[in-house]
Formats: sequence, C-alpha cells, structure tokens
Amino acid sequence: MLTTACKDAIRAMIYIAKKQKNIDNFISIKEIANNLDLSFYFLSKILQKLVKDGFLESYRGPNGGVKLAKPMGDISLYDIILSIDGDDVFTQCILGFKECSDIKPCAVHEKWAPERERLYNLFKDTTLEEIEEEIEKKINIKL
Amino acid sequence: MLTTACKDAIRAMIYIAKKQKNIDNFISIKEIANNLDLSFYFLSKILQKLVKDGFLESYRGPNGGVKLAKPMGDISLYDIILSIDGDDVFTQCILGFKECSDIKPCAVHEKWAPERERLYNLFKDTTLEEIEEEIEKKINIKL
DNA sequence: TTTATTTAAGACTTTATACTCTTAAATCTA
DNA sequence: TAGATTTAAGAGTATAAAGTCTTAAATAAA
Repeated sequence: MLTTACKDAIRAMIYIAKKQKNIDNFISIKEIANNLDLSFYFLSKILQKLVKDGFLESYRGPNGGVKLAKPMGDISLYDIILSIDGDDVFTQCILGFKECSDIKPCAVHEKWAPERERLYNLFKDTTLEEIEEEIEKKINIKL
Repeated sequence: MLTTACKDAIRAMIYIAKKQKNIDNFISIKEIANNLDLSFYFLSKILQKLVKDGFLESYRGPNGGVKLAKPMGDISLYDIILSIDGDDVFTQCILGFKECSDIKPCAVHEKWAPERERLYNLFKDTTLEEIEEEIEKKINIKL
C-alpha cells in the first residue's frame, strides 16, 4: 500500500507536529530518527523531499533541524503520500491498465474506482491537526 | 497496492473463467499470455502458485494447460491476492507497526482499520462469477 | 577565525521484485 | 518407441526500492 519511506515520512511528520505544538524550534533529524527508531541516513533522504515540496522548513547548523512549513491543519496524509510515493494509489487502475476509465473500464473498474475515491477522500481529509487531537485524547498510542 | 505479478494473476484468472464458461478444456498458458500481452515465462511462474494453492488445475502435454479447480463463484479476488501477494494489505498497520491493534493502536489506526476491513470485504465478496456477469453485461471491457 | 553541528546532495551497496532462460517431467500422437 | 507439446522447477539476470556513507555547504559559538 505505502512504501516504507512513506510510512517513515508520516511517522516523522506526526512526531514533528506533536513536538511543535509546544515549542516552535527546529527539531533535529537525529532526534526524530532516535525517537522513532529509524535510520538517520534514510530519514534524512526522505525528509529532503518534504522540504522540497514545501511541507517542511529546514535549517542547518547548531540547533538546526526541520519544522512544519504550514499550519498542521493544512498538511494532510495525502500531501505526504503524494510527496513521497506519488498518487498512483489514488488514481491508478487496480489491474494496471493505463487507459482504464469509466468509458473504457477494466473488469473490476466499477468495484475499484469508488473505493479508490474513498481512500483519496480519507487521506485528504486526515490532517496532522486531526491526528494530533486524536493522540491527545488517547494514551498508549504508538508513534 | 498490488504487485504486477498479482495484477497479471487476476487478469489471467478472469480470462480463464471467461473462456471456461463456454468450453471446459484446459487452456494453454501460451494462449493466455498472448491474449493478455504478458510474458509467457513470467505468467507461467505466477500461475504455478495458483495451481499449488488449489485454484487452478494443470495438465501437461499436447492440449494441456490450466483450468479452474473450483466453481467460479468460489474463487474471489481475495483468494488470488492472498495466493500471490499475501494478505498484508488487508491485515497490516498502514504505518508498518507489527503490534498495532485496537488495544495498542498507531496514530491513524482508527482511520485505517475500518478501511482495511472494507477492502477485505470488497475483495472477498468479488468472485470470478460476479466479474464474468459484469463483463457479459457490458461491451468495451479491457481484459 | 576555527571548530562543532547540522542539513543537502550525490555516490554507493544491499535487498527485493520483476523477468528470462534452461532443463526435467508428463502426456499425446504418429 | 520417437518426437512434439506443454507445464514444473530452479537457476540466473535486470531493475527498482531500501538503506548507507562521504563530502559539501550553512550556521552558531568559542
């Protein structure tokens, strides 16, 4: 469904958003990697994409790191997925046909197209803000 | 979402089911590969799994090939996906946590778990029989 | 201005998936 | 029985994704 790079990106963004609620500092990638038990090298690569796409702001040097470049409510899971994996999952035919559409459908288009649309809306509507609120409410949440 | 091997498997199974409605012969893998524009070598490999898992019956020699080992109504898209890709897509945490559950959820468990369940039911309920009926009704369907 | 800290960028290695080829085994037909 | 046909099985290759490392650039603080 999602690449591991994309999963890591989402976890990192949730971590950053959670931390940024309290203090507006830059958060070092090293700290994120350590806390989420991810490879610093790999995570650095992934976050560079989110910086390029305008979801993170980065700063070099001591006390440098990354921070959200937009309000939490303006960053959705869809945005992160699009940035890292692309939007194939939300647009592509389940059987891989490039020209599959309502007019020229594949054998399962009628089943899959609405489901794909549903997934799109779900991820588009789920923002970092909403996730943070969910985390606050519950205890025992894995990050 | 699905590997290309799995997509090819589904297309092949739909092709076999469609053909088998009329004649109950074994269908050669070469014929399937030619008609669906797939590599014979690759398709052979894929179909071997479906034979092992009891969804196809195979026969060697002249006029040999493969045919469905069960009624079309008893083979679902879920069965094919499970056989080729495994059921990770229907069971795994979207963020990749192995121990994610209702009791110890990840940050998006509440959003993803019901959706995963929905996808499971959709693919479980969609049988080759149903797909065939859909194909009969429409023209212009890509196989 | 030197040193430490931190991200950026690109090269590199490893692993998994996709894909191909060869040989063996089963079966039919002549 | 010999030859043709077809799947089975396993080895081998190519490509893409995952993961690591090195060097450069920016910045802060001593």
